[in-house]
Amino acid sequence: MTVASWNINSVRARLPIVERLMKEHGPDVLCLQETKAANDVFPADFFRRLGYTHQQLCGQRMHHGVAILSRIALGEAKSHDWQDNGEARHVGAMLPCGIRLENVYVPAGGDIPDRSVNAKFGQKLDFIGRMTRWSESLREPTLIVGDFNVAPLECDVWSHKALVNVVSHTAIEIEALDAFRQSHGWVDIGRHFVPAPERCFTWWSYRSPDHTRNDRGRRLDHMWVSPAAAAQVTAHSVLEPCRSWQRPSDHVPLVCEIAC
Amino acid sequence: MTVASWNINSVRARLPIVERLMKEHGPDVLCLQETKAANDVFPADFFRRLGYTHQQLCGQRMHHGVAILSRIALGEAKSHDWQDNGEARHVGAMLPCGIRLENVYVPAGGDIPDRSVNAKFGQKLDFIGRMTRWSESLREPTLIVGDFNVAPLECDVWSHKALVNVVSHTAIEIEALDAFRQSHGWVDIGRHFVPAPERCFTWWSYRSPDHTRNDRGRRLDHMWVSPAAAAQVTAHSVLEPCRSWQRPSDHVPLVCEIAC
DNA sequence: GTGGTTCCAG
DNA sequence: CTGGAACCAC
Repeated sequence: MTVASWNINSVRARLPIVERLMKEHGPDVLCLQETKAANDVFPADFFRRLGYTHQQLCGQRMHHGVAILSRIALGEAKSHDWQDNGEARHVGAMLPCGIRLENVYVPAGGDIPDRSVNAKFGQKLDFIGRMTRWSESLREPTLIVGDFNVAPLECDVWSHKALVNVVSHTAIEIEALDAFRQSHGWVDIGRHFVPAPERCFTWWSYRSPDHTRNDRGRRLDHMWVSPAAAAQVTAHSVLEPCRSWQRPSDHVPLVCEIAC
Repeated sequence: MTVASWNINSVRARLPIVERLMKEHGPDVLCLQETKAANDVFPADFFRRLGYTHQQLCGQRMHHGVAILSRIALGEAKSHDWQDNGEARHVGAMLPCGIRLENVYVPAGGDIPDRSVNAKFGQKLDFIGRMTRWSESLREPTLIVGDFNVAPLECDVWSHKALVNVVSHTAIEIEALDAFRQSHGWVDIGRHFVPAPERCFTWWSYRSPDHTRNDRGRRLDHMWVSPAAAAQVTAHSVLEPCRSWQRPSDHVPLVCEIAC
């Protein structure tokens, strides 16, 4: 089976390209982040007609929002609010093969990488910290995917030097994410299939008119798997062409294949 | 030659359908109202490429705004600010045949037809009054077109009874417009070609999903001509199908033909 | 309903 | 640059 993850930056604004992804790639399960829609305005029928009849929604009115859309039945769904602040940043569900799927949208963290002047940066580090506490006690084999809003390696950004003090690539964020990784021994699927130092990006800013010109991207989106289940992940790809589709998201989908 | 008039409710949002009008009907001169664009962001090049190289713009940043686009050279242009309040509601130019063309956007007048509680309604009546003073001294044969925001006859609205107290069809507005008509002996071209009591509308609200269903329109847009030039107007039409084009304006174009 | 603007967030 | 919301005007 295939699992995809995509920060679509408003699900309602992206119906044509999500439909296109479903028709051209047809992942069995699609995890969305930044749906920007409360559950009562989520286009559930639209995706049902495309065959994604199993849905786990965790939306809110304006910001954030995550969802799992699936063509196959899902088990035990649960949404964590690690910071207990009402933000819709996580939803998880059981895959039929016995692997748990966790879909996360980590806070972006604002502009200034200093928690004393930018509360959003502090909130981001705190979010990753609480995710780490949660991760420590995980026992089931798990696939965690989503927009982590951190590009941990030098080859995860177009210029390590230019971004070393830019939120998403600072040392303190990378350390926090590494602590998270160690808490469960997570295996970075992206880097398993595209080993460093090869460059790999999943996000390109809207601010530059043509993202292919100088390729100033970052790898902010990830798929990580429990060590016990790592061997079941047989393929992985970053669908970079989606960045050039009509009215694109600034993120592109990730897809992986799991042998069940 | 043919002259068209169209309230396009934002010229920048309407480029595809203005292009379509130009290609399918190719009026020699097109008068626009509600361009909602300052002159420095008006898409002048776009219309130049379509052959409308002669342009008289009278725009402002957010509201109102009028323009004359022409495939043939125009003479003596002039913009009146009758209320001296900086609103861009008129531009005129000389047609080669010796008839003056005046393009007007009369204020809508707000919701409540009472000048004591709704200043906008007072401004509308005042605007028509000042236009009337101006009209009294006109000597040249003139064609005045635009969105007058008044539906004077019973057959100019879908229900006289329902709209008799609705701004655009109240007795006081109709009297003001009639005083304007008398000030120059203006001939209502629309009603010359579509005599009362036949219904004729140029505007349908966006609020009803399908304007053709119950046809609740109003004739707010007009082409009026000096008595001395009335015989030169050989045809007139209301392009109602434009209301069903993609991303339409709520108004449709009027077109007339002038024998020169 | 539709568009423009402002603001916020990414 | 892009999307959502709030506000205003039509």
